[in-house]
Amino acid sequence: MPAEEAQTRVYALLERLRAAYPKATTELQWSNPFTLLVVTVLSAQTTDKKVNEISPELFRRYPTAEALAQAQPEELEPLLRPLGYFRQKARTLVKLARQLVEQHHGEVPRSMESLTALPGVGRKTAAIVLGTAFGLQEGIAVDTHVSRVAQRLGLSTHQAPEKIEQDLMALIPREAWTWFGHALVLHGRYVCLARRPRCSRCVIADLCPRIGVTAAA
DNA sequence: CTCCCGATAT
DNA sequence: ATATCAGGAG
Repeated sequence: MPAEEAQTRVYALLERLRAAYPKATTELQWSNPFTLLVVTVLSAQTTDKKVNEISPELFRRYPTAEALAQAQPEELEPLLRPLGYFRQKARTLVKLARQLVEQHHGEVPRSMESLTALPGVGRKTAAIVLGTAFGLQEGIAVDTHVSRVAQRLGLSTHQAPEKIEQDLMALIPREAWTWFGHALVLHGRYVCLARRPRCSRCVIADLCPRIGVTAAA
């Protein structure tokens, strides 16, 4: 498909998504940049719902980077167990907090470079924190949902998250990057499901190569 | 590339 | 039984 034609279809997509998910944001519970950073790190390969179930107790015990930096990883493990990867996440979280204290005065840094230099923080997590906590459009968070939906919509043919992000950034107006990421996550989570997409109640099915001119499932 | 890992939907 | 869940490090 010519780039120009793809761009025209993207504007139609954005309009539909804007109507369907006008205020799309994360479903993770957070109260400040530090808690958002932590819950986003914890959300790897688990559901937001599970993270929200344990995060209140986590932040009751460790409300700040300073408090978390003084913890031993082992004492976090029982709390993190239901999330999976719990030993790794416990170690990562304490290392992360210690670096925040030692290198950033206990504050969450506001640049992509500083954030991705932190343990447990890749571009996906950094883009969420920058966009959602600070309102900075520095990238598009490509997770499993964004990756799947973008590919099904034909917005990218790549598999590598960095490549998908580049394709999306070229197609989406910068001021919409953060919202667009959240919208695609919600669409992927509730409509464009991994195993069995619910195309019959998809607001962009007619713009999707999978359905398009064909009948909706 | 492999490893980390429990809970849930299908 | 198996795929999937807002990934990142070694």
